[in-house]
Amino acid sequence: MPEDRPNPIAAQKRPRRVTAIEVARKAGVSRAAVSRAFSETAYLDAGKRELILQTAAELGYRPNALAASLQGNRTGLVAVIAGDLARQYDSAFVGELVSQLNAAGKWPIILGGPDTLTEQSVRQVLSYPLDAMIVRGGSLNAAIFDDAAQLSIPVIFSGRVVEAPLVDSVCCRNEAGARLAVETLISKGRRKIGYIGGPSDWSSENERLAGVISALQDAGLALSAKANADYSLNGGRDAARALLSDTNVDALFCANDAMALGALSAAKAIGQHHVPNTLSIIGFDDVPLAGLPEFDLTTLRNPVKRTVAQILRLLDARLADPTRKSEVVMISPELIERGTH
Amino acid sequence: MPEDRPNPIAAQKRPRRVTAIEVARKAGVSRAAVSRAFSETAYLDAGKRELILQTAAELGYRPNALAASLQGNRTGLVAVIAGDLARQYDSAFVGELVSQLNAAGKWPIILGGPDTLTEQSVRQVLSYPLDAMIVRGGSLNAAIFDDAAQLSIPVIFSGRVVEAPLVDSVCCRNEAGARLAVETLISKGRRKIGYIGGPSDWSSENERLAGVISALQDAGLALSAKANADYSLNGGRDAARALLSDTNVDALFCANDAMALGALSAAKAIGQHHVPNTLSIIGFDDVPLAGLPEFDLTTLRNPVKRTVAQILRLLDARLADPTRKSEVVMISPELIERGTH
DNA sequence: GCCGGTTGTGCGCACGTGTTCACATAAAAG
DNA sequence: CTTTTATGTGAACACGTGCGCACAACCGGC
Repeated sequence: MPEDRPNPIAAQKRPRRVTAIEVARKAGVSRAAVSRAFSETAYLDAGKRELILQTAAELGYRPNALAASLQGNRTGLVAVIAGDLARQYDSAFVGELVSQLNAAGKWPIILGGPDTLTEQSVRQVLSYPLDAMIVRGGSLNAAIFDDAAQLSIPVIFSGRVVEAPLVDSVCCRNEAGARLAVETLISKGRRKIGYIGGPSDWSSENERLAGVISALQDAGLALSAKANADYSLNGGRDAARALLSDTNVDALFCANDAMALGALSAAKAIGQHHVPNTLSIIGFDDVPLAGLPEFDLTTLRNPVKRTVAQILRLLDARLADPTRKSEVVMISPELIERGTH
Repeated sequence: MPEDRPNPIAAQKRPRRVTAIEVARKAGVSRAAVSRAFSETAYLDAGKRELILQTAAELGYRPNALAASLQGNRTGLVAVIAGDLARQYDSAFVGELVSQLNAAGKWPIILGGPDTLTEQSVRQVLSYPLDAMIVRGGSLNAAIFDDAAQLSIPVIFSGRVVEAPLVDSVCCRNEAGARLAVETLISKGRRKIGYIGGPSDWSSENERLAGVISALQDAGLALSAKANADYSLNGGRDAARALLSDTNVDALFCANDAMALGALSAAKAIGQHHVPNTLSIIGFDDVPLAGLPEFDLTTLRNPVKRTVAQILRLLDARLADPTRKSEVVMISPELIERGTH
């Protein structure tokens, strides 16, 4: 055998793990006994189990979860399409999701980064027998998720309602939230209301815009100004700067907090407006930053913990009964009245 | 067979995936041919490969990566101990890490949340045959990672230097960074310098403190005030408020940006100090927030992209040669001079 | 002393894949 | 026409595990 020449393939191999057979040999029992020692429900003499567990500890053995899953069991792996972790809300969301998944014994495989890369990653990660896939945010082509359906991998959407078999969704009442914001502004006496939205191919963006327009209509008003930015603080600042100098709005509703904070910054920089005396600003999400005294931003709380808890509930239900009917959970945002309106 | 009564075990089973055998049957070829069709290097008639790939697409088949890994191949799974995603720096770090790992075809399993939970999660996730484990931050008991060593799973530490076989580290020069900050303050004429540190069981914290003290010593000065907080903005604000009212420091160096921003907030709230005229504040990390005009924080850049790139380099090198000598990469922080010093 | 029941254990199959080995076929060379 | 070579292909094994099945050992009761 040509063992003497360095084998390039060997680099692809991972180091061998200790297996149940080796534990069995060392403990002087059968391999099946080792398997049983790690199973709560199986019959095994208490002393023998003790011996096996100790031998396993010495050798550094633990059952290979992947080999076990091969028999049709759950893998515990859940893919999470995370959106852009540079965004405050997305990162808070993923942090909470990871934490709750870990606590439930699920292992989140996170996909992130630029959308084009993510799309490719989604396809690749479907090579793993995932228990489920959780999708955050809106801009990915829904066609990729057909592949998941074909593989019978349940998908849970957050922030977008998708109607399809095997698919559940949890989503914020964007339109109601936007209405609430605009009604609050109107009740404060504002009449010239501007809106800074996000990327227009996001479903949540269209819902929020619809809420704005219909609330204004109900009050016999029209939108005084509108801009679209990229959900970032800097984007919001630039958009607000343009709006505030070109138009004479007395209120700005922003589709997320980051842009609202940018708008706040622009208002201060321009100097001719005073928040909240002559200008109101309301955001959306209630990220941790919004509550700091520096900003004290009035906003709509898009509750992270509650949303994530619902995702886990949907996940459990779906795993318990894969054929169950699709469920859509709507979450109402709550107005957090602070100092900018 | 008792197939008629509902089986509780069935709930544990995941839906079957389409297998290579089924594709082979439908395409009228052997199972081995299907396997070869998905392997770049294997011999297979071009037309036959085409037929197989098309049949596979129709049936929604793709090779099961886990079954493949069973033969000793790499799984592509990498556990990431993420620290606290609520912290700006950690979340920026994880975002970049996820993005670069995805691009490299690695699948990060993220563990996060409270430390006690994470510790338990680490043990559990070792049941999976991971290619490697990447550990961020400092407070976890190092003993858990012995388990990884026993399983021959390479560990890469970031933000902490650990000397052990199979273990690589990439770490910021914390002491040098702290020195740089203090020297900058001294050269600005500051003499009464205070320090707000993080949790004292973090290795990085001790290094930064050491740098502060030795830089002061070299200038014939002593530390005027010291407090420890929890790396959060609110914690930094509280600590700074106490320090500023109890002592007469003219400069604050904070162990991270969040606390520095909190200190900035406290200084503004108290009112009797003006940054940077009568009070200098320097942070550490250069999180995105620090660069905003609202804060314009002078800080030490702990470069995320460069650090993550080094982690991926170490990962590749370790996977290529699992027996290679441990490597420690030190990264120099860079002073970003903005408006608060 | 026999028998039914309880408790404990080993054998062997199945899971889905990549790869080696030997063999078949066809083309090229003699 | 025969022999060598190149090209494809299927059978069979290995990977590590959980579990069903059959069997062994033991105990108590008649």
